[in-house]
Amino acid sequence: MCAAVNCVLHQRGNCEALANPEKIHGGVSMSSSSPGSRPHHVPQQTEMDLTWQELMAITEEFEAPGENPFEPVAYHPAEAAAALGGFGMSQAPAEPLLPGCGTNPAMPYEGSYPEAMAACQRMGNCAEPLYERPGVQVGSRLLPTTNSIQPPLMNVLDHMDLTGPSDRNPAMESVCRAQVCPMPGQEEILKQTPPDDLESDSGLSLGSSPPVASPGNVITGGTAYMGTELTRGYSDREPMEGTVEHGRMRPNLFYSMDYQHPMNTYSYPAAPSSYYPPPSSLPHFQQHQRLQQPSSLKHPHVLAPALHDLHLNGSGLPGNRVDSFRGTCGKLKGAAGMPARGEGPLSRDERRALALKIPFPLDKIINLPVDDFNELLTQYTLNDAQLTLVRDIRRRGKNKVAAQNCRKRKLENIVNLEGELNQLRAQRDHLMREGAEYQRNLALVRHHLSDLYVEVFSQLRDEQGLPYSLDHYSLQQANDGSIFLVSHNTAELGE
DNA sequence: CCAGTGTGTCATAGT
DNA sequence: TGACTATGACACACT
Repeated sequence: MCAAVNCVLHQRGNCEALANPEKIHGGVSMSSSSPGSRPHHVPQQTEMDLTWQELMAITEEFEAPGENPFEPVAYHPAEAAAALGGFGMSQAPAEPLLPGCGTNPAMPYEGSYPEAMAACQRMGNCAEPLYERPGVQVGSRLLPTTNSIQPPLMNVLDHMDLTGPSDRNPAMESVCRAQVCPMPGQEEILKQTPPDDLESDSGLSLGSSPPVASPGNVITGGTAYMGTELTRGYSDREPMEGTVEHGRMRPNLFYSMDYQHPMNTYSYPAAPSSYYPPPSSLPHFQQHQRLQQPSSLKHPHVLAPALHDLHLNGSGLPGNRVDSFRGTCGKLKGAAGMPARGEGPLSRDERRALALKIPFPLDKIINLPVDDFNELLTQYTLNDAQLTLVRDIRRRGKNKVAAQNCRKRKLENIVNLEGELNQLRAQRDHLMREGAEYQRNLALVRHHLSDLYVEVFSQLRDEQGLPYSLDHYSLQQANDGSIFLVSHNTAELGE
């Protein structure tokens, strides 16, 4: 024995809250009757609460705990966007989640972050050229425009050392002192040091990493090791030796070679990539400079900044010269601001090249295309030791650049991933905000539905003389969209 | 003295 | 096959 009141509620069928049959069915107890059936109704006052709970369940279906897309848990961005589109709420899912941020999480980032990176590399008037120089990589590779920097990126920037080139004067002063006052026995060390320190791990200096990373870079002029009186051995294991030798050698090396190879079509840049000191910094070299027609003197506009820098710093030290010739736009080296390993004194390969009198600059050895390099080798008569050294220098130099590029890419990847993470976090926050708004709207709908249910039931009960209270019935929708009031007992009460 | 960082170098795999 | 590149690992210098 069952009773049900199936009341056609066409006039309520367009109710916004009831318009979705699936949602209504989802939480309503359907009893055993089909929409078309007319179950009989059995009065049971204890069912009132259940009925009300079922009504509440209609809306609770929207917010199943495990299905709440706004849970602050890890999610796939695309899935989150899809879930947003399925809400069916007033917030149009088609709207971009973020300004300039489509549903595809990769889109906004790919559009914005590379721009930031590009802007970074364009930043300033010398950022890009400096970028190719290892000495300035740290300073330039993390210089995106701050307008587009995410907070974590700012954190990265916080660690950047953007101090000017003159912040290493103390170190330079130490070098100066070393130059002026060589350590006791230093000369003896210089004479006794073997010419080739194979165990030395000091890197190539090469004027701070030739700009070969970019094919379009102009191959810079460099150092050649010929025509010097330096035939003694060199060891980078003796700091003072390196300093003193550095002071003695660099002017020679820097100004002695104006690469005039017949096949040479490479023009030296205005500022040689080498870090050799200007002549005024080392007076006892000026004789050599005059005799050998320093190439830099052919470019007084190049030398002027260096000299100016020297005057400003008042030391004329290698470090200052380094800053002058390596550029002054931004940080030149690592955060420590100290010369990289092998950059201060002559590097191992530089000393070897000097010792073996390699007749062309290391920059050429490293940067020339292989064909030009081989042709260059044919222009000179080199013994096996020289050939081996030249090829080793070329290999190490290229690998050095490769390592720098590799590290640069690593760093860029880290920065990019950090940017992606920020984008995802922003998307998550946006979804959370939308979810909160959705919950508010849902509460309104639920309230409205409750009121509507009471109203409909009261109307039906009054019109049809139904004997029971609201708790005895639940709403049910037929295939044609009409709404039935179904009693919890299966007795049909009528349509 | 130790940890962290930057750099050069080597070995190796891939192109 | 040689040249080149990319990258992990290591050592070293320096802070």
